Amino acid sequence: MTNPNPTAPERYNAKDAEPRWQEAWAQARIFETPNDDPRPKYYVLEMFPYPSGRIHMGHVRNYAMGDVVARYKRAKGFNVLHPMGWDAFGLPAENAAMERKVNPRDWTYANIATMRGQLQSMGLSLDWSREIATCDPDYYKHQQRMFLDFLEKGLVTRRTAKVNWDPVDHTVLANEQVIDGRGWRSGALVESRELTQWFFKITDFAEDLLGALDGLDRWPEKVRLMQKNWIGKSEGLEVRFALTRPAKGQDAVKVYTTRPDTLFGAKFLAIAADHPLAAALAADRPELQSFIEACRRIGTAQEAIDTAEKLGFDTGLTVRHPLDPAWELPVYVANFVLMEYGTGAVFGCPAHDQRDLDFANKYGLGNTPVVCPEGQDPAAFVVTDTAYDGDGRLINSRFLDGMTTHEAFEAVANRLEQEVLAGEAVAARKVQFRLRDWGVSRQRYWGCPIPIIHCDACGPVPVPVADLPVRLPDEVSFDQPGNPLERDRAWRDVPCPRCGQAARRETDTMDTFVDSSWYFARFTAPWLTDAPTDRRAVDHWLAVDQYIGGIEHAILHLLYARFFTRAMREAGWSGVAEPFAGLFTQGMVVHETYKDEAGAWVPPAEIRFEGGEGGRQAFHVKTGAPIAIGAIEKMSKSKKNVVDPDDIIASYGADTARWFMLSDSPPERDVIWTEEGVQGAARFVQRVWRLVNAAAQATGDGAADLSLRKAAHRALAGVGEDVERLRFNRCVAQVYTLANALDEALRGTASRAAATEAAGILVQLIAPMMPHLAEECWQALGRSGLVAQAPWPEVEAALLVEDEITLPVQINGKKRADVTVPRDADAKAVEAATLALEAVQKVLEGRAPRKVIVVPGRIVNLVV
RNA sequence: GCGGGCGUGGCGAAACGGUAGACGCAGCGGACUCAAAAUCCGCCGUAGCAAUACGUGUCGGUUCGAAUCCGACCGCCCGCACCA
Repeated sequence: MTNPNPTAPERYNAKDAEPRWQEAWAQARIFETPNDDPRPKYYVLEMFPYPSGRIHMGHVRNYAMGDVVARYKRAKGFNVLHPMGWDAFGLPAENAAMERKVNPRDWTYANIATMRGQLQSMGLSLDWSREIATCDPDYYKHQQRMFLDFLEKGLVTRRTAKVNWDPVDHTVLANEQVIDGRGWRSGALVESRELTQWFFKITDFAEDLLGALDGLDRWPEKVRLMQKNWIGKSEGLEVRFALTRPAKGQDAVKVYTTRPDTLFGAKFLAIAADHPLAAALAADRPELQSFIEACRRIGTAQEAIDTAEKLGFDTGLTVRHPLDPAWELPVYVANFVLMEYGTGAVFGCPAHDQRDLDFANKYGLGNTPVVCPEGQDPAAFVVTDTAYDGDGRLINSRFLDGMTTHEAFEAVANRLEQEVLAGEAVAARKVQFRLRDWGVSRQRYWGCPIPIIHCDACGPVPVPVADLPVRLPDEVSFDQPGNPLERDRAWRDVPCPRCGQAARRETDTMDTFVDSSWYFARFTAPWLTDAPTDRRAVDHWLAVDQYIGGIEHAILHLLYARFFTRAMREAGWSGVAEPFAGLFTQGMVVHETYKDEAGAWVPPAEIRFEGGEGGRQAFHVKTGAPIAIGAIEKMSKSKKNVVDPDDIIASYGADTARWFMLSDSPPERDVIWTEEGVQGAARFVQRVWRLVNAAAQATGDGAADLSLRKAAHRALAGVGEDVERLRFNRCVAQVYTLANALDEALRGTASRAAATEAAGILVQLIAPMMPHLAEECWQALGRSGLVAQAPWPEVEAALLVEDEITLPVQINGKKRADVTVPRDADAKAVEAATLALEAVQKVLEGRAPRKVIVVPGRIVNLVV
């Protein structure tokens, strides 16, 4: 095809155009958002990245989606906040420091500089004037301030908790750093240690965090369900079982149960290995002590739990049944009872709990069924290997017999609430949550210092607000294992702010999830120096209207942020409870994997392909050796199936990468990165360029104008709806359809006016997705200003409706014909037109149909 | 074990309960070219010359009509997991 527009270059040159338009946007400062703009606000946010060194394709996908929303909403007249920052504290910086002898701070900021440049080369419409990094003292000093506020409000506590301790590296390990019971780095057997740690009392908000999930109607159902399960509310009864003989100063054991209805099926009591009573009894019984230690060892290996045998130790103690003082039950220490949940003690009802049944069968404790499933003969109902945990009618249960499980629950609860044992009610209703308080202490250097000073006389003393921030020391050495803050005496040893005596700083730093629990609030006024937030700004902008990120944050990050926002409200730093009104979780970018004959992973860049469908084969570019094509998996360094965004942007341009990331797969699903797919996107970039230039030169008589204009406005309406619903793959398809229509109209007889109108709409439709190409085309069409600032075109509703519509005609549910009728034809007219069809008459052979169903505008179905 | 989701061409996928496969990728045939790339035209679920028949994991049900709703089963994916 010859170039229809002699003044335009034949090919669109992304390498030339992209930096040029990025510069134009930056010069015009059109993405810098004022807080006092009168237009309605819209806050789009993508989860901010960890500055690992380079962006990956997952970032490209995530930020491309967010940018589509931001640019679209801007065109729709919203004042859009679309900021970017860095989740900059974390372990990798310390690892780099150990391996490469670099300063964690220098390493982090170098990575930020690289990645900022990469993001800028994507042409994202970000307000860079609001950029923040969580490792900046100007950020973390406010976090320290809020820690102190929360402490004052009673939302922070300090207590001992078990941690994974690596005895070789002298360090605490996160659960995911423990592999098969060994430290991931040292390979040493991990020990369980008790350390004093700081906790955020997220459990204070358990009920609210659970209840408010119902109002998050723009969150994926899946994420809400995951959080609901994580919070794990259950309603039950705390019941005290009196010991027949007091032991170690105790006269009763408190048990938590959600099934008091099964109390007459009880066969034993079991307490956790960590239960205080177990510890007390073990003091003078070495065999119990060794049993407890054995339980702790099993506790570390997660996989083992599933297969672990139920083990118990008979204490010899007995308790009285709360509903029958004459009935005595043995007390065991058991490995399957968790100290962290409920009271750390359970009553065992073997017939109706699988764990209890396994335990009872092993120790010959028997079982008595007390709940009979509806419709079964109670006399014949027995339990052997499988416990019955469903509903039914009570049997073998004295005064409860015949009741439903629900009625029996109430009857037992009501009775035991009234009874008194040693001056206290025997039982109390209790709501129990699975959610635990959030331990935020990390024995690490590269994190936000906890602003506390420990004084032998005064205990833990808050650092005065005027002394904030507690800055991390810049010069640190990692040549010894452990936390360098503990060895940095100049930093550590300070006078007590209260009494002035020698004291020492808290050397733990905060979990990096704290940093990411409020950054979205900080973005609303990041320039503030004396407060974490500006109440007017934060209340104006929050909640985030659209938050976009990976499903891997479904629980921790998103739950912590919901908690932290509530805590900030209690401390007066914001007036909102929910940080994210709309949430979207995007899928991963996946790629084929490749292995050479030796079984080593080979990166895609070193491979060439031969043959097509069915016979596709891979060879190594240099050696020519055959390569095995493996499974399609998440891009990862270890499997070398990564494609570097820089390489793609350098060879195809950012618009091509963005377009491909948005096409094909629905955004919540994984997308497969393929070379063919990128090339297809690159071809479309050139096609748009040719079409727009051809439209600018159109010379037709206008016969094709109406159908072209209809196609353009259909696409306009469709893309608008699809962007609102984040269905980017459908946006892409609609744009292709319009491009096809424009192509056809140009080959036919479109007038220049109609062609340029349609081309203009096409350009505006692609502008949120391929912003650089759109600017270049906008200019080629002779439009003024930047398309990035142009208002979204109005749909001409009249162009969306057809004067005549063609309906499918079904006979007995199978399509047999089409009938064309005026748009406003009523059912009678449609029926008459249908019955007059030749194809219909042939089938009817003179008979009348038994029934005629006309769905206006949809379909006609004849039943014969 | 508990909870949730998903099964549609060679592939990624579309489809208010209403014409299954839009749109793209791959493939095939052709045009242009000395040739290649790029571009353009056409074909592209299965069987059949065709009319047509059959087709959304399997089996049943509801409905005038089911990929879509209901039940059972098969397969895959994800989350939680000794939570009393």
